[in-house]
Amino acid sequence: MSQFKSEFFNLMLERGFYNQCTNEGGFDSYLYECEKSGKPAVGYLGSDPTGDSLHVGHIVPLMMMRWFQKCGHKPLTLVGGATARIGDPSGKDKLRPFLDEATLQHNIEGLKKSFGKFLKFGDGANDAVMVDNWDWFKDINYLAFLRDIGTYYSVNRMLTMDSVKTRLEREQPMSFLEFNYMLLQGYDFCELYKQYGCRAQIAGSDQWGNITSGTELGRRKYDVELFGFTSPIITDSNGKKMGKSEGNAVWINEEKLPAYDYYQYFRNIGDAEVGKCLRIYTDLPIDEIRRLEALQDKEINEAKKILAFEATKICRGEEEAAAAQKTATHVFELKRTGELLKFLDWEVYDDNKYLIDVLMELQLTSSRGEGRRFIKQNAVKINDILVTDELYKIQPNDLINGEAKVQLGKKKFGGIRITK
RNA sequence: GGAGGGGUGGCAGAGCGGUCAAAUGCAACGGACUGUAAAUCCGUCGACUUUAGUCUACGAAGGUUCAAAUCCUUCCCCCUCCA
Repeated sequence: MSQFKSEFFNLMLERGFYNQCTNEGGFDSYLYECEKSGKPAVGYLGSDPTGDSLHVGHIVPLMMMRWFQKCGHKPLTLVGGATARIGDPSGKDKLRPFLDEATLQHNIEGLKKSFGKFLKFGDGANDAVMVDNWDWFKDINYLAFLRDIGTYYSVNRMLTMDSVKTRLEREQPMSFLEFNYMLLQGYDFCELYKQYGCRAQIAGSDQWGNITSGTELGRRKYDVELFGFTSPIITDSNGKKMGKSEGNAVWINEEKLPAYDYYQYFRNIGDAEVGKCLRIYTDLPIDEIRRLEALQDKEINEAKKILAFEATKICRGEEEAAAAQKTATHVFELKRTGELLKFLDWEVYDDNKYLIDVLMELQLTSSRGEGRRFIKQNAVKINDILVTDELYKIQPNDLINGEAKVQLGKKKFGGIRITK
């Protein structure tokens, strides 16, 4: 009945992760043999430590790795310490300042944390392992690299690669460093093959060129078939990439984004995306997903709640997910202030406090002018009562039992609390 | 090294001495309608005070002018062609 032999391939197909593979039949058979014999296949996922956390846009390959591991295989997570050290010049007018050692270390720790949410690290046969390409690039000799690796690449062919071609067509600057990127990544792949027997690379479809660079190098230099497997780019119904909310990235690590906001991101997903997102961002069995995505109209909100809860659970843990859900219920269904929302703690009532300042202190607005604008636009409420006066000051009777709920727009809340 | 073109708000991209806090599009945000969705419509989108102003902004630093994103000088960076 199944189209593929290996569990991994079938899962990927069923859940919408499968976009392209360098050798579908070959990789499937290889994985099947591994699964049957109980000997884990090794695959890797790469990421440059340019930031200190991954975000929702990175989840797709992370989830692929998660399933890869669940199928009994061994994931390697590669951080590009080497490339980050020289600074990635992509798409910018100015060369970015090189990352210093401390930032780099901080970023690598952050990525490790992000990876850890999705994969199990350790010493077991199929536990994930973190590797850094700095380890093999730091001592490399330029001439040796040119001779050993450079001979296998044809510039004619490199110029036809999508990543290069589009850049040239758009007349965007492209440094020699970037041009070399695919060689570095190809080398990574082969190095992981040599060190760990890694034969698979899993990534987003934008990495296709870099992946084939590795598989071709493997074939030419080591006479081994390496496999590349990519996911489609996940977009919402408007064709925009996923991962941004209110102009900010939706971060994986908790110090960058509260669990409640993470939850809300998934809660607010479009109707058309529910099924797709359930498949990609949760571990729920496919039958359950089929049932949920069949829900219509208002009922689809139940599916969204489950999506948000399950997605948050993977990334932030069950407790945080439950708390976020509870807060959401309080705020939206019971119309009460949730426990997790930000409070301004006052020792005593201040009779000379402008609402626009309160909004700023709650970090709901970034300037007093913005606060005024919001009030003018009927966006601000105190305890569900609309405020129309731009220069409104907090009144004593706003504080019910020592608490006042401040609302901006439909979804942003904060509170004032008298502590004494 | 030579010749030409260019660097403008989150992005794209007009403006080329005053009427420019800078057109337009996208993104974002608020309101209406809803289901904490989508679509649609209306509005907002530098800061401070207020509706009249003030300050800081058009790669960087100087200069010309009553007045500069717009002209001049130097510097930095990018693109194209030539060497």
